[in-house]
Amino acid sequence: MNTKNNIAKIIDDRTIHVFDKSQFDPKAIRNCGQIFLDFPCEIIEQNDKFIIKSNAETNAEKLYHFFDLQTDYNEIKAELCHFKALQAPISHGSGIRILFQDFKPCVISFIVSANNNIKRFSKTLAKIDFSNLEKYTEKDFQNMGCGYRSPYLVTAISQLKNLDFDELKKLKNDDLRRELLRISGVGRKVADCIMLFAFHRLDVAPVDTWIKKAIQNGHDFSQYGRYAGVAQQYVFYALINPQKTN
DNA sequence: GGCCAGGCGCGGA
DNA sequence: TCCGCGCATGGC
Repeated sequence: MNTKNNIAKIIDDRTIHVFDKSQFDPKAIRNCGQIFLDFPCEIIEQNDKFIIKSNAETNAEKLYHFFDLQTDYNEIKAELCHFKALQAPISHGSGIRILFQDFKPCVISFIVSANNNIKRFSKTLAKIDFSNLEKYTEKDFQNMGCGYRSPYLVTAISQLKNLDFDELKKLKNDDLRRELLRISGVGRKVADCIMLFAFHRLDVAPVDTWIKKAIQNGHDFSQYGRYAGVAQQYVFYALINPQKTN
């Protein structure tokens, strides 16, 4: 992995320094609706940089990849800014980055997210031990508040045993989506979230109830091209976390 | 108290 | 293939 750029630098096995604050906002990255679990690290802000300290479960090189620090999001923003409707959302969420999430937690997270609200299902997800998903029964998931999604989750976890992330990575979008749609509880929207957030398919823009409203208000994500998924995140973040107007 | 939430599976046409 | 419906449950 090439880790040489002006955005961030690996200092040692547990430490990354992020220098370009214009494209790294930990709160926005955490709250833009792409992830609902805690980061496996601590992030400390200093005047001129952020310091990322890994926890025991990971290391600096993995975190460099997790935060997609090899990618210059200012270039992505510059490309998307050609669309007038994106300028305000980009300016609002300018420090958003698309993470490389672990496949299975991502699948489970977005199955639970269906027809649910972020505050509620975040609490549910915090109760789940993702290192040992197979121990859970339908009743366990019900007790954690997963409701009618509980049987889907048990089936999905069983299906995930037979799925190889590295093999799936080789598939083109349409084929990957078709495979993901076979997972219980995964429909088009959840499949697209998995593609964007676990497979980093930045051209895939999931359409949920909020984005449907954005489309009614003039956004056309099919125009946004190879970074349509990133555009979707800026728009989604602006919608769920509206700018304070003084 | 009613509507909504990062929708999905299912049955019927 | 395309409706329309039911669905658990808390937040607001």
